[in-house]
Amino acid sequence: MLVKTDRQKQKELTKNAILKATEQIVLQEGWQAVSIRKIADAIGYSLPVVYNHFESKDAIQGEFVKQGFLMLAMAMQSTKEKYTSPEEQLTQMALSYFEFAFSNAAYYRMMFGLGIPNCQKAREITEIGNFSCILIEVISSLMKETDEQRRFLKFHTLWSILHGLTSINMVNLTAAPDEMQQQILLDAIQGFIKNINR
Amino acid sequence: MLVKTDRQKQKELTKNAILKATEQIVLQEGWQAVSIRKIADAIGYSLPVVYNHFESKDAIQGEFVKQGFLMLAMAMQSTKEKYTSPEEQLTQMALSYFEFAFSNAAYYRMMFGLGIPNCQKAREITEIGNFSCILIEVISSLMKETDEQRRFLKFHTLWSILHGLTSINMVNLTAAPDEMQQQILLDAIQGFIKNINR
DNA sequence: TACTTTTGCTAACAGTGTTAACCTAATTAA
DNA sequence: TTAATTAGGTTAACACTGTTAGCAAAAGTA
Repeated sequence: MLVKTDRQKQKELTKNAILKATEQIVLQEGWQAVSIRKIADAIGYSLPVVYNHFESKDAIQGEFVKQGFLMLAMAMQSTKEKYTSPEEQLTQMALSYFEFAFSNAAYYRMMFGLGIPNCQKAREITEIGNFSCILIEVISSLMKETDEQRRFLKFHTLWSILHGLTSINMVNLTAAPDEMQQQILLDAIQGFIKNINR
Repeated sequence: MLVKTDRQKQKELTKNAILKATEQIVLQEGWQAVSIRKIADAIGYSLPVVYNHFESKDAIQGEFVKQGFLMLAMAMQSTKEKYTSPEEQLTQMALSYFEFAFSNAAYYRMMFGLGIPNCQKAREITEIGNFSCILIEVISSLMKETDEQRRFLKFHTLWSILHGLTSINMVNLTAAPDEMQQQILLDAIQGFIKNINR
């Protein structure tokens, strides 16, 4: 049976409607504001209909994670095609990655499980400043330059490397073998140190 | 009034009891399993008592984020004191950061708002592989070496840098000025490229 | 026409964070 | 010592959440 029956068509239609309705809520209020009842309301059906198309709320989120990675991959690909030298490609793709993450913040948050709760009051936490100081101190001792801003920049870079490695391993997306992990970390740090004075 | 009255002592005691009870739940089942009712049960009081000590559930989480950063800072400091050369200090501190994050995963997750939902089924998402391929391709063209494993290592490093910069900016902990952000990104990428062949 | 399957509904279950109303026991003021 | 105030604790409820069971009507099939 290659032809889609009316039923199958209808099923796909409402499934798309669910995803579209969900997206609207996600973009406007974030994933934490999404509820099955809101989705049901938006598509004009009662609550359990949603469960005919998705096994659970997590399954819906999964669909968005998938979509998110698809969009990210597409963005990277199209950026790559605009340049020829690998250096330029890589640099532009990095910018493109950022562009994607921030102009599709809702997606990116779902992809990596970033919550919003801390964001608001995070800046007020003095302990972070404490932590920052320690790192900046070490970095400073490695730098010839004394420019405050460049030190802060390097600190930010280092922290990002550390946090990036950590969280990507934690979400366990790439499933790198355990022995490799330390090597990756050391590799990144060595690169950072080598490059600390331009 | 410098002397603490019995009432103040009692208040501090139950506040600590709340935090300790919460920690136990967090360590055993993760933050998502924490509920005010569970906490109340654990400390042997009724539900609203918790609200006499913490304004909201978020406030409790905030306390743990604070604690987490304190622990992290302490770990870094003590590692630093064990070494003399800045290179060694930095390398060891990076290892120490990792050590902290994974042996205190529950804390680290709360600090950066990493959720668990995707972790389980994330590996099955083929879109991630798709995304990975694109990056690995570019990296390969920059590398003299053809070793598969080293390419994967470099890819992992790059992704971590990107994600780290992104998520730390997203949670907006350091509040770096906007113009600086791009500079930080370019700085990190330049370092990565320079170091791609050891 | 009779039977089966699908589709959608209402209602309920077991939770969640949060708050209002109240009662009792301890502290303070008269 | 007695009266007024305040703090600590309670139960009960509100407005939600994800999820599921049971049932009625519509659609497709024989």
